[in-house]
Amino acid sequence: MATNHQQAMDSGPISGRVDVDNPPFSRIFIVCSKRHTSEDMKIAFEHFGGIEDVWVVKDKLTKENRGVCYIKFTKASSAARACEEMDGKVVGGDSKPIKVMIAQSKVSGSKTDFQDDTALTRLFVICPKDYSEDNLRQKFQDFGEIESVQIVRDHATHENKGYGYVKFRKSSAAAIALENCDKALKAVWAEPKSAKIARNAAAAAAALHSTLIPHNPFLETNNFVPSAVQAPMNVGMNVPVSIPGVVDFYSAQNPTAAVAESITTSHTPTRLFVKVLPSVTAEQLSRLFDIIPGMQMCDLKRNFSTGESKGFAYVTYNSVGSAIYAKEKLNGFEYPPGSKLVVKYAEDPPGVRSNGIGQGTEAPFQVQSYGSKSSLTGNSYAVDSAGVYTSAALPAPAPLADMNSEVASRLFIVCQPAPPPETALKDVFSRFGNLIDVWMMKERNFGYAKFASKESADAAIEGLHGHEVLGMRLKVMHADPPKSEASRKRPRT
DNA sequence: CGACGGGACGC
DNA sequence: CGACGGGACGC
Repeated sequence: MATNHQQAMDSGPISGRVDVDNPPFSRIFIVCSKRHTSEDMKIAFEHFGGIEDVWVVKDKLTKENRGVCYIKFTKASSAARACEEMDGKVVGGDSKPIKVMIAQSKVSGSKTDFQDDTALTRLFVICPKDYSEDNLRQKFQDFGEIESVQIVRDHATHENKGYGYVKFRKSSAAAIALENCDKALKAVWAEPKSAKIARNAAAAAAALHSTLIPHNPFLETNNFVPSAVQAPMNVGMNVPVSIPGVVDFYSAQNPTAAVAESITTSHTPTRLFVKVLPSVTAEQLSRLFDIIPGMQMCDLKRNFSTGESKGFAYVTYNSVGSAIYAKEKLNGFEYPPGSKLVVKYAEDPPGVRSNGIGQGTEAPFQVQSYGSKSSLTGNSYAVDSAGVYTSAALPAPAPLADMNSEVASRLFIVCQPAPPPETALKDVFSRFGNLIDVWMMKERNFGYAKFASKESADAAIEGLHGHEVLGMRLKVMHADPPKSEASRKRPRT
């Protein structure tokens, strides 16, 4: 009965004997002499690691040796070391030194490879959001001399965006690191800094319509005016460059999700503070924030006498959910391109004793007689056992499981009519403990949650199935096993 | 200057 | 019913 995972890695090369581009940069190109044989090369290079193929190139017609050779290693680190140690050396009694370099990949005919001569020392890594540069460095320092580590951060908030770069002094060290580092960091070869804009802009443009303009929360329940869809274009945002949330794929290793943090502190969760370039007009800003359904007021502060913008505004929504969503989608959004908005929850205005449910704010679920706690701050929307945004009775915040944890149970989640923001999902699912990750499929109303404990997963089903989160009803059930394996029977009708 | 072959049937 | 994700750097 036990599980035998004995699926032979059959398939192998797509066509031909050896897949020369797998793993990337595991093949070297050698300029040698016409007298060198493949046996010479094998002897000279085999001690760098497993060799899959040695090929001395010959002229098709004359069969004459052309003085070049390819060697495919099993590992990129072997190829890297071969380059570093054999370039310029003499081999097999020939007087001319050989040249050794990483071979161009066979596909992508020309220079499409991100391999200029400087490359192959830098890795792109997924970096937990609570990591510092030093934390990241420690994950790699055993593999070789590190030249630099860079965690990419939000410019306004300085928040770790969840990924970074590690640059080694030697290519072989980078390769060794790539092959042996913590798999959760998902290291891959970094592209050179040059080629980045195209893909980025394309992805952001697509994301603008798919995520900013929601088929998502709140539009069914609020007055969503289709004309607002054009707002970004009307106000001159033709080229969105960066949309937060699109890259917000990585969860903070954080006991409480952003929703809880933001709302548990002392501010009104339906009211946002926005920092924006003074050149942006009140009307432009209003159009932008009105894309999120439920905006009630956009109050750009201006100099009383001159009318010039003071560079900040308050935006109020008619529900907590809308405000959360607006903050999630627009904080860091480049508007105008090149200048990122800063969107936070607004502090309570002085003198306003915001006690409980502000009049006019129709929170999806209201705090239930929880008042006494917040005498200090006038905290009105404690998101804990009272459950201001979900009908479920949530346990106290609990830490996430380590992302390397083995998956003990996977849940299938359906949200109707649409998924709540990811932050909210993370919060509610994490409350049951041992949550590894939860995500929704892009553009869809279903998703999955992975737990490191079966008990926690079962508790999440028990606690969340049939409940609402920010107005969205959840179905939470055990997921079928991932579809990848065990479906290769006979394809009969 | 110095860049892309060979071999192949198994449910 | 609804079934399998996610990644790029301030010139």
